[in-house]
Amino acid sequence: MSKENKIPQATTKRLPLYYRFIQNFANDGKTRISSKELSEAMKIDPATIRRDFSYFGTLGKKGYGYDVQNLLAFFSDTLNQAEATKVALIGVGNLGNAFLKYNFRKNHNTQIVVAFDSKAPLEGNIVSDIPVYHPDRLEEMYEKYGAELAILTVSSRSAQAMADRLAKMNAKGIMNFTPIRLTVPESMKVMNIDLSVELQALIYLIRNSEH
Amino acid sequence: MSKENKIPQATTKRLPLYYRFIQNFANDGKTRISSKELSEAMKIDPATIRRDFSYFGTLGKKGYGYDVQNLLAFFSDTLNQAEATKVALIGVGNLGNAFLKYNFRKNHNTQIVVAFDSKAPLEGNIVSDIPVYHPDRLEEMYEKYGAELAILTVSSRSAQAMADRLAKMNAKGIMNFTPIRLTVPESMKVMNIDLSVELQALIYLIRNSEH
DNA sequence: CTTTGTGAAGTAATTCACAGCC
DNA sequence: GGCTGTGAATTACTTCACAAAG
Repeated sequence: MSKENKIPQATTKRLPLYYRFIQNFANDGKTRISSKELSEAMKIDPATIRRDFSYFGTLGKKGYGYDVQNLLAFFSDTLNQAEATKVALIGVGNLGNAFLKYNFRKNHNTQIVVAFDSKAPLEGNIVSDIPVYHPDRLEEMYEKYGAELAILTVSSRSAQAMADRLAKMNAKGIMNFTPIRLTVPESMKVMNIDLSVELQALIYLIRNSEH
Repeated sequence: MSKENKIPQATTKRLPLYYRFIQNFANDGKTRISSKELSEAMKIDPATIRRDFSYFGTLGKKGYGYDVQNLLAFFSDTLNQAEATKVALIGVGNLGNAFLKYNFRKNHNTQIVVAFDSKAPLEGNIVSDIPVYHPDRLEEMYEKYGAELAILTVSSRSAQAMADRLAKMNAKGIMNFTPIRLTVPESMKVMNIDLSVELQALIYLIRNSEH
């Protein structure tokens, strides 16, 4: 109901998704939208959508639905789209390279400002317009470029060491693409994305549903 | 308790993770393991681990814990590691390229056998040892290479069309990396991985926890 | 009418806590 | 003693169903 309430974890994880779909509807020139319409597009139950929105106060109008621009403004604000979030990329291998080339900034106000790779020279070089330094200069350059969090796409063996160095610098979070479960201070947020695990989970689901 | 029981969704998603950690312990030469030890490594509550395992019958011994080789054999079997799963990769852009180069097979018995990209010639070419064809030949080559499921790393605008073609071929599943929520027949499994959404969710978590 | 916002009910997942076995 | 497997309790999440508002 009020902003002071605790937002459920499950709701939090849906917020960026809501934002994207609302952006789409706005781009299509839609001015109002009901939870039912959103439900059909997003494949989320309409009651769940209404409940999610209700945690943030009264966003809709009874008998009308939601004003698209209103929602857009609300989510943009809530998801801190006003100011770009600066991200450091640690590990420029196969996956890291994909992130360097993919510019998050376009759609999502997020920007990789600096990258690190053990094969980069100490003095650094430029890949896809982004400076890449040797990890020996992590502390110096992370600070200099004002990164707030890190995408970790290094090998398993260096993952925890990098997390420890990030923790020392008071990094706020890590998107962890390594299979290691990082140990970090309470104050740091870690989001694990393990592509092999997801793929195996999908295969298991497929194999175990003779439907 | 018995294999006939329905395994909770949440448990299913943890199975590949268990498998990986048990592999690690086996490689380290460990012969027995308790739910507590696993808990510390994986950062999952020990009761949750015991409950998860219990859905598959009696895997452990009271007062002893679990036999590592026993667990390893069980998970290898359960996750169908006997036979490699053949996967088609659709869309060889930044992210698709990373998948082509990363050989899932090493650790996870999964293999990208064929790829498709609209920039590839009709007669196909080879990238990282894997044949890449023009999407015009999707049906023909998907069949020929015996793919069972697809990794979808195409642009948003062609995502649903590709899903429709996959559905017509009775593909069993899709790992969907596009932001589109695909509409597919009941029989198909879709796993959505939306990297921008995950990144924004992490940023939201960071910004909204003055702890 | 339509559609929200939300108590209440229903489902799912986690965790407690301990009997039972090694 | 140590540790599993599991009923019971708890917590989290979803969905139903409807009063209230436009």
